[in-house]
Amino acid sequence: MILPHSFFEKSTVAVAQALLGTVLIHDALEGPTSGRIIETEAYLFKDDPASHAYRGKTKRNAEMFGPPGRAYIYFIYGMYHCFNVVTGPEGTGQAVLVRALEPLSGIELMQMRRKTTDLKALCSGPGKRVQAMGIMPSQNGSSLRCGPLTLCTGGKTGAKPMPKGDIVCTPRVGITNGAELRLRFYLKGHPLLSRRCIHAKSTRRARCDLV
DNA sequence: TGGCAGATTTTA
DNA sequence: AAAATCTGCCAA
Repeated sequence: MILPHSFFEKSTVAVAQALLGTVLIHDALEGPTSGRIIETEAYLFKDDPASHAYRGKTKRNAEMFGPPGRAYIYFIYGMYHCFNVVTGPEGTGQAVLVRALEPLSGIELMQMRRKTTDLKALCSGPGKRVQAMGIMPSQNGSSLRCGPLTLCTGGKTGAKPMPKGDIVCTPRVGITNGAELRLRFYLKGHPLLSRRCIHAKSTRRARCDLV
């Protein structure tokens, strides 16, 4: 079942947690790929200096201010793309960065795109994940409820909401502003999460709590 | 294993 | 100049 519009209208933190365990599917020309979301980060619109929306709307972050349930894809570090799910009321500028997936289907295609057979290296970070699934920058702003890129749960995906006790909450990775906010969520003890992410510097300093 | 340089666009 | 990243190379 495709995630309903109402799913994305909850608070960004709630959506970041609820996305864990759901399945992202990309039907690309070369073939389908899919994976189960195991790591997310929330980016808020105010009191969050790490958010692209913090200083208001720009050409780059415009899609972040669009309706919830769409993709916000941006270019970073001159090399990589990151994929976000827009959340909250339209115009506020909030999103959830989808960091890591557990690959489910199209694994051979992912291995070709990533030039590695190591399952751990396919989708264990935001840049890798976009590359593995063949997500294109032109898909920025596309709906995640129809089209080639969709978010699903239940039904044939077998995905179910995760119990709160399975979700760990830590500071976000790779930021300096707002590093104390614990807005990163992942499934406790998942074997495909990179050790580097779980023990990231910002994480080591602060507590890692269950939600 | 842990740390860091380098790839290079977007924004402040 | 620093960034919501990743890889490869280095030292221990």
